[in-house]
Amino acid sequence: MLTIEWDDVTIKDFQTTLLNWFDQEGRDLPWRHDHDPYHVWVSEIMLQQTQVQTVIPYYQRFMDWFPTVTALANAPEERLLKAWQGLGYYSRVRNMQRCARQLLADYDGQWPQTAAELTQLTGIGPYTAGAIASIAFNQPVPAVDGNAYRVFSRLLKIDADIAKPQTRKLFEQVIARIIPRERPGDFNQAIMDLGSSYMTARQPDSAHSPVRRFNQAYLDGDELQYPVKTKKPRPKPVAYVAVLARMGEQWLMTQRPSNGMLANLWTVPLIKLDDLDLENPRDFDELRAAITARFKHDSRLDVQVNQLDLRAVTHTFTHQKWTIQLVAATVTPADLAYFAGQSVAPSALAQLPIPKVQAKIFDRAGIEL
DNA sequence: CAAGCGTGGTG
DNA sequence: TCACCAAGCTT
Repeated sequence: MLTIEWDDVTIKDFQTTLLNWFDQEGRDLPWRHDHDPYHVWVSEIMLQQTQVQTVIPYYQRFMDWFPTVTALANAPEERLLKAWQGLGYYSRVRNMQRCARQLLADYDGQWPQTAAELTQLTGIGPYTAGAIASIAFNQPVPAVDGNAYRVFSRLLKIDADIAKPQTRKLFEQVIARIIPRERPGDFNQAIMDLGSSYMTARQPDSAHSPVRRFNQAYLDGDELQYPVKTKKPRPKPVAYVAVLARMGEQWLMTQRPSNGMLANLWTVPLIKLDDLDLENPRDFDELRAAITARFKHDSRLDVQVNQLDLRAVTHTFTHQKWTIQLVAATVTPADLAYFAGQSVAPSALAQLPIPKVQAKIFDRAGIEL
């Protein structure tokens, strides 16, 4: 609607200005030391919804542990998840292994070079395909991420809602007309650097931006109105009980299901309290009564709930807010089967891939990892 | 297509 | 405590 149009002279001017700035001020990042598609790929997956300074140490260690596509394809999944622990969105690394195996099995270990082919690989969507194709293979294709949305929506005053999937096509068309045939990878990376420096979401510094004269929203004084994005609903509250059960010196641990949240990661048994409001139990007796009732659903089960910590652990995910009551329990071998659990020596706990919420539970219980 | 899927930082 | 943001993809 409000979208500004650029003529060919303006486009050329913008390209030159942006690339000159990138040559002078572009960041020296570990994955920019070469254009190896493996390096580009790993960094791009890690950077999805994740900031650069968080990714850097993970990237270094990942390359240490899995230096090649083959090493990644052959790695035990538990090792992959351990390498990813703390990054979140754990399906990313499981999809990476599927992708590595597809490359070896279906592509003879050779990366396809076009965005269209790359999109066929597991875990590589439109953005990552564009990034790999342009950076590693010099293909003049857009890589539309959050930075590109923010930068181009402001430059051109594009008011389409970026929360809607179809809006991506609009941005791809706009950027396709602006991206240079020469140095498309540098162009895409320059847009990202711009979006994380002078053109940030909340505190842009457009007055000092190398492209301020192209930034129509800034010139009009309304850059914070862009990009337009509908809000997401607040996380839904969910109540759990965490069972801290020691068998001798060992702790009872369970592996999460292979689908859904925190897939294949390890936690103590977590019992969801669908029909109970236990976020703020008045006392131990009330909580024990509720938990006992819940456990009675399986008559073989003989859990002795003998202690608890009334200070709940809370953890907020993108769409759920967990409130977790901790109980110490004595369990029998039958309970182990009920929970599909495994007894783990304290020294072995650190080898398991553990999500943040589980680290909080251990911390609250005074258990060192 | 809308919803599901983590974590850390900031105001 | 909360809302929102940060190099998205899958189903």
